[in-house]
Amino acid sequence: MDKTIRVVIADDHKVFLEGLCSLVKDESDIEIVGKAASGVELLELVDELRPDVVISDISMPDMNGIVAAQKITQDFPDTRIIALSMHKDRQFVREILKTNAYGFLLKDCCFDELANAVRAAMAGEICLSEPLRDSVVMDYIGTLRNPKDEEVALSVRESEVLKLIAEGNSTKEVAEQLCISAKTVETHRRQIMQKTKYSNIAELTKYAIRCGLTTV
Amino acid sequence: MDKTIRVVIADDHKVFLEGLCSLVKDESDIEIVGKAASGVELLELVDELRPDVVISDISMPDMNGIVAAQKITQDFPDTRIIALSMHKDRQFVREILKTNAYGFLLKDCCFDELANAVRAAMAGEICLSEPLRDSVVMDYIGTLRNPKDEEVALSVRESEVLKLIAEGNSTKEVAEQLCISAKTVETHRRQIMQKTKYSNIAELTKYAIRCGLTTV
DNA sequence: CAGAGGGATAAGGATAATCCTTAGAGGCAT
DNA sequence: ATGCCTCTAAGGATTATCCTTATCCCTCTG
Repeated sequence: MDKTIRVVIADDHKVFLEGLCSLVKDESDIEIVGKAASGVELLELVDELRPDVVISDISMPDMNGIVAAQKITQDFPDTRIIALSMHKDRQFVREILKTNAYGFLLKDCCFDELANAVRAAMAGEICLSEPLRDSVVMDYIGTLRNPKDEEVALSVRESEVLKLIAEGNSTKEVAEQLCISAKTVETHRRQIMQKTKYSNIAELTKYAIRCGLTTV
Repeated sequence: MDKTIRVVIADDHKVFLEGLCSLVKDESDIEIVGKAASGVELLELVDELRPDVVISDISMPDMNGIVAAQKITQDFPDTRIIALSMHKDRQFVREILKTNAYGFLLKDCCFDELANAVRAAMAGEICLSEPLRDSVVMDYIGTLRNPKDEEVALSVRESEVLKLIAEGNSTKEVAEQLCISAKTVETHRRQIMQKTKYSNIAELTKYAIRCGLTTV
């Protein structure tokens, strides 16, 4: 064997981290060199340890996992990221893949899948959970057939508005907090609804949760 | 040592189950005798294996963990349940404790806490995560000071309405699906909002997710 | 460098949902 | 039997949403 793969893992559930460490102990070629319980902690650890691979949960308290992934691929291009998520929202998968992540696994995957994804990342391969592969294929076919509505990424402002809406604020309250007119917030909301294809607050709220903009 | 504590664990995330098993292997007095990935599977396993303790996630695909806990404590009173959840909603904690569970831990607890909760359950003690203890105390003090609004449990009909609302249906659509007037649905919604103290759809949706009425 | 395109801002008017009050019918318990 | 609670429902006042249109500013491109 050449050398072990040095991995940092991040998840806000301690017992999950401990369990993962315990499982990795049986893998001779993989070594956990650091554990983080939040996005900020993860960035500090990556800076300090420069691991080969990061396995990171997407929804963590202080920082959206997508943002953390973007920062890591930008500042530490040698560290390869594997994202873990509970959700398989199509537009969400797309956002992760844009960040140059080397894998996106669902949390109901088994440990073998995860270990193989780590090895695949080191070999330069991108690894997705089975259900996500379907989702990506469907998404791709969708953009081939309707090239018009391929651009669904929310702007920064729209994300701010969505976050506040999903936290239970009314249009008027959002307007006050952002110091803009309620009419403008309405326009943003409509734009968000058009892009996401979700036309009510309940589904928008769930979408925001999946994106890590807010928590349950 | 007398004998090992026989435990069945349930969670819809495979890698979490595997990790927990791996951790338990180091505990000489605890033994995992079964693993379930859904509420239905859990009930079958409990019937077959009659474990001493069940460690179960609350939000699983096919069956709300609260319902599963109720069925188990009713049909198999010798099996003691420890509930695991990501959320610490006050009213939600109350519902769990009503089911005679022997513990309620947050998923960000560490493994030692969990192992100790299993031993405590065998000793007849009820074990709660630290933040939940605060929540329970606050809830109790609240009921002492405002004995009027202690009853916040939703009726069956209200739960149905909340579920449909949280799935993105409008008042009119809920009315059609339940074959009642939109005005009645409005009344139910208002009643739900009064009981839960959540006065908008976003927060109601999150509450419904925490209660397992719908998924993200 | 000028025009195109997209994002952020906003208003007006028509439509639809929500809020608040009130209320009857039926079940269940003391 | 007389409360009490749940489910049901309506009327009228208030408020939010939907749809269209439009301006300003920045950036990208020919």
